[in-house]
Amino acid sequence: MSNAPAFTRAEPDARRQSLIEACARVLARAGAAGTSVRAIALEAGVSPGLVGHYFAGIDALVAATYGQVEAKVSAALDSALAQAGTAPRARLDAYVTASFAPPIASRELLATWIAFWSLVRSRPDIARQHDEQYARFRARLEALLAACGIAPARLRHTAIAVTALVDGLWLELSLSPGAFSAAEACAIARAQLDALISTNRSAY
Amino acid sequence: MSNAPAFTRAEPDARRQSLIEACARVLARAGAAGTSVRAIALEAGVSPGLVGHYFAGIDALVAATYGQVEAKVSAALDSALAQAGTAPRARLDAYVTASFAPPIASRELLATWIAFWSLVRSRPDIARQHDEQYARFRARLEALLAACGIAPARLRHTAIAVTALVDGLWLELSLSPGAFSAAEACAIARAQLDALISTNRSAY
DNA sequence: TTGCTTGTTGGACGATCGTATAACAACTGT
DNA sequence: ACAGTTGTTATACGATCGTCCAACAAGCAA
Repeated sequence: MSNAPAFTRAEPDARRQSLIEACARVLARAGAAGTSVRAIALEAGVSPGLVGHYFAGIDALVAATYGQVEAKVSAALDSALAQAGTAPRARLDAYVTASFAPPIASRELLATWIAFWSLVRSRPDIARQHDEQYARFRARLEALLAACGIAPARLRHTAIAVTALVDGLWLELSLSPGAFSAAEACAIARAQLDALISTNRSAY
Repeated sequence: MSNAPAFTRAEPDARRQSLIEACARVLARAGAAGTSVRAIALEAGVSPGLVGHYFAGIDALVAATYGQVEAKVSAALDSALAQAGTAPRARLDAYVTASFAPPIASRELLATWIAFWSLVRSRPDIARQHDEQYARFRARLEALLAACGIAPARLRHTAIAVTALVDGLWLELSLSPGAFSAAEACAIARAQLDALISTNRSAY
């Protein structure tokens, strides 16, 4: 008879993490509609009941998964910025380039975003999470734009514009990859930045 | 005893239409997760089985609902353009203004878009529907931009950029209305257009 | 080794899902 | 007035959903 344990205990944080990663994989593979407690537990190699032990519900697990995706995106952007040197315009280009390259512009992330968006309307706490994450992205972009000489009075609107542009390109790129390529999205965003900077630069 | 009929027959097209409208209302009220065959039938005042009589499945009904939303958006844009006169720049402004005003920028439409987007990945026919609708929007925008003197070689990329910008602003406006106002979105898009036109105008 | 804590299991539970179908009744043509 | 067509109803069906919980066992302390 076997002496192998029927299951192994895990560090709570590690178990939470493995459930989040399993949730992300199921979302990528099966979409929002196919993401259930059972499918996630099967993917993680644990019992269905364990999900309820670590998360208040499946909504909380999806929100946690989105939070980790945002953290990875943020880390990828920071990494790209760190390698971009100090020239303000080059840093902005690096930001845009990274936005349309893996792991950010992965088509498999779309289901995670959609699942999260569908929770924003009915769940105030998740709406707040979205607002905070959006604010963080915009703040980072404002810093990059300020370094490029954008007039302070125009900073807020310019950052909103660039965020919307990148998000819109990313969304369309994910929904219909045949419409234009990632390289085109990158070129479009850079051209837009050129126009924005020359128009909104502060007097000097 | 009552002589009132237990139900009334409807013209097939009218019944289809009423089911589509009921689906739109349920999506707006309950979100994608709360949109079921039974909820739609209840909203339309018919029996659940009737949905299957007019649509191959609930996915087909959602797709039809999205198609009608797109038709209404298109009609609203055409109407705004018709009232905008002939000045190319004024027509572009009218396009943007209408994009952020009812009935297009209604927060209740978000659930319809999200429900549709979640079907794009797994259903090739729905992906094709999305591609066609996106292509139509871009084609209309290209015509407006061409009238403003955008260089032909830059037309495609500029239209993609404006579409992405408007979509990104619309999405964020719907997800977190507190981040910025519709008026701000309008102003941001117009400023962006100014920058784009002055940068991408053809030589003359 | 023994006992305790608790992470984990596996199934039960009621609700709800999408779909299929037989019976019914409203309208049309005769 | 009558029969035929078919839009419509109501229900049944199996599957799957999220949640809950008693029992089990892995690992730690003594």
